[in-house]
Amino acid sequence: MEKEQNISKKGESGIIKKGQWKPEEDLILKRYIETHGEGKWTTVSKKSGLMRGAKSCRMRWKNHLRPNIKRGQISEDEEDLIIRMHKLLGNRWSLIAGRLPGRTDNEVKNYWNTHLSRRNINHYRGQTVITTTINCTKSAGLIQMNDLETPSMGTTSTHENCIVVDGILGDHSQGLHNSLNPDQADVQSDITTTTETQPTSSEQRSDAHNESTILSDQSLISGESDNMEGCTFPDFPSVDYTMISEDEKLSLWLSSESIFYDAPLLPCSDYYFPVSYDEPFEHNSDDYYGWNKYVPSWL
DNA sequence: AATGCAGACAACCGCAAATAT
DNA sequence: CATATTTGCGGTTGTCTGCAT
Repeated sequence: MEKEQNISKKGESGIIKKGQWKPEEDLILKRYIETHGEGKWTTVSKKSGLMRGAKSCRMRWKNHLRPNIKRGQISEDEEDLIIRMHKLLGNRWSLIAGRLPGRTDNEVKNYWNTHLSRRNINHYRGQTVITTTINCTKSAGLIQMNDLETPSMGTTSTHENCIVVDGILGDHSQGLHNSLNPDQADVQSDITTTTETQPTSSEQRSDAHNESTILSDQSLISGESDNMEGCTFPDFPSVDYTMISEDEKLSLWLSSESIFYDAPLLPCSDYYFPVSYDEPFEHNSDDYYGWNKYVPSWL
């Protein structure tokens, strides 16, 4: 393979270097920023003598050179958090990275793409699925799932085959009792149901999942899904929610493993109903009628 | 030893939002 | 207020490295 490092091209202000950064370039950039401060990347590009584009300088600093960057293996705790955050937020890498001190969005994104996405896809491979965007209600307390007849908490065979892949986070006692309170309802969206055919490859399955995630985002929060706005969190008895930020609520929520760890996550309210799924589900909750009833052991 | 392949990570690019002029 | 510039994000591509053949 032909290796061509630091390919150059003509830019507006002369040659712009591309490709891998060399240690001496790192040093120049680091010293420049230590002297002049972070930001003004076009100025950095022009005045540092690096002959690198503004974006390239910014990216190099942000992802590799700035202080407190954590290098090395992603720990199990970090991986766990990435998975849970991704279920919650989707591909919002900068938001996810924001919860992992020292990790960058690029690193989280790469880790997801190389280590985690494939693993998740394998879970779904070979299953025929019907995707339902559940009827949801946004309230002061939770994003709610109102249409619990689909699937209902009943005992028919259909429900036995239900897998919640990306449902609401929270077990029955903590989340859904609250969510069923009609007083909290204010915005309601329609139910949309789509049927997926048997996926022929993991890629197709992935695409289907992405599509349904988008659908549910739209119907869920009526276009208010940016950042944490529109994402609301379960109640903790000892917390005065009027006194803390959305970010702090998220921290609290994510730290409550004992309550929520095994439950699926919001806001992707897609349900997958395998036509044939013979493995018994694990009753990993004392609350027989809770969501965990529908969570298979691998989730 | 040479080659091909796949995984992992770094870097680039296009676009949109935010900010400055 | 309109336009230009800068910044940030996420998808994609490129490069390196280790392993299998």
